[in-house]
Amino acid sequence: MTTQNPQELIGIFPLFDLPLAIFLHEHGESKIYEQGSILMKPGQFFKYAMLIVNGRVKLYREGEDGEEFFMYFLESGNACALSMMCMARSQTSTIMAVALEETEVIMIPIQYMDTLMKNYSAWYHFVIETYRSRFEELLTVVDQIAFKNMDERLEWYLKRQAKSLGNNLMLTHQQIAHDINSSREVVSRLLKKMEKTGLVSMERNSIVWMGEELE
Amino acid sequence: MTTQNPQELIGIFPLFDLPLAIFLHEHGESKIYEQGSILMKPGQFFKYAMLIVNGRVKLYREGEDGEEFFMYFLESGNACALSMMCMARSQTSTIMAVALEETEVIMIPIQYMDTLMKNYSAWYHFVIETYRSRFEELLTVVDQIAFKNMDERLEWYLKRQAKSLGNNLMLTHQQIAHDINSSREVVSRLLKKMEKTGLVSMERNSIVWMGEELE
DNA sequence: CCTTCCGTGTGATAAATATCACGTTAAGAT
DNA sequence: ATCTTAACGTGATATTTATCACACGGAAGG
Repeated sequence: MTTQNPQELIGIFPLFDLPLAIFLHEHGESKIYEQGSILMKPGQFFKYAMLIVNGRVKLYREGEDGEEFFMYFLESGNACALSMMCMARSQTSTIMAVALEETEVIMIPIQYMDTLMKNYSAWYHFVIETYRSRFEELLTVVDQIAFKNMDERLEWYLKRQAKSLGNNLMLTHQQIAHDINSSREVVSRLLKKMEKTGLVSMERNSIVWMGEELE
Repeated sequence: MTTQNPQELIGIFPLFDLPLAIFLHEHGESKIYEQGSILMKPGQFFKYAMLIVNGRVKLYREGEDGEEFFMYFLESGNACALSMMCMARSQTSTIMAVALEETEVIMIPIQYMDTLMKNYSAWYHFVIETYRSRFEELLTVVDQIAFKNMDERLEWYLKRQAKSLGNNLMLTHQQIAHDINSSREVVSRLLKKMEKTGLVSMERNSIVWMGEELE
């Protein structure tokens, strides 16, 4: 039973129709993740599809030596594509998902997957749209790291962060370096340059993005 | 109407069941792509989901300045995840797909998508498995370019090629350089090193992979 | 047989990025 | 107020990768 009623669910997930919302309201379970808690980590099995009701989740890849690499955010109205895909085979994840804020999630046990797919066309539209958007986002990530230099990648990173978190970013240079798999010094120097061209303004522990918005 | 009968389709696509195979046999269209022809290019709209019957397709990302970056192969029994996803919105692709050999493809017009999803559970299992495997493959690609140096990336590239194309690879250093977005000289030097450690042996226009298999 | 071209080998150099070392500054703790 | 610590700045240096220049040799075509 979710804390939201069917109508509220439709408000959050616009692709839902009423029958689907009623079903998910009944069979889904709401769960709150505190800020900083881990929704998913490498090697973990999936028992639920996860839909984000509110809050924000950061997904990142972990390298073998503990490196990190930011992939994307999940926000209100999104679903975790990984949780849905792996479900289909109860595969293990290779990705970390951490709640950036207190985040409310609807957990849908995998055993409902088949009936949802079969009987609720709104569900498979939702699933496919979820896959599509994540796949596309992943493609843009590949683009960046395959073709772009650090300065452009940093700019793009900040743009994406600003889009999700607002223009005032509470990030240290070190955190950014982690996310783009670079080093603090490099990030500092690049940010300095960007400050000179007016793209950002910096204070201790925060950066204000002053460039154009993403999209 | 496909050239394969339903039973043959099941042989190629093991996740199909008989009703689905019959439906696709009836409503799909077979099409042959000659070696080197383009199945899909950036900016193109999708009217069909594409299933590979036989042959081999190379998918790669194109950068803004004409760079290329190899992503993965599609082979007999695979489907093009992109064609299925974009269909859901008739989106434009951002990826190139080229037939490496003469390749036979089944084209399924997008208007059948809904009824397939609704009435053929084997179809959505197939679709989800397609997404899952491509998504995972894309994740391993991100891994490589985010965390690994050229030597490891080249090794991994050759492993993947060998897995699909056999250990005797008809590739020039220049082609490889394109695929991993590096330069010929770098590839030449790294291959030389790998030859010394017995990982590959080289001849003009071809490389024999002698390392371990992928997976 | 000779020429041309493509694939390859390799040194020298440049550019991008990472790493090291150390200094400065600001916020919070005692 | 002073101390401590985390964040940031910056030069020097190392490493990785790209680029440039050119040489060599075999294959293909005339």
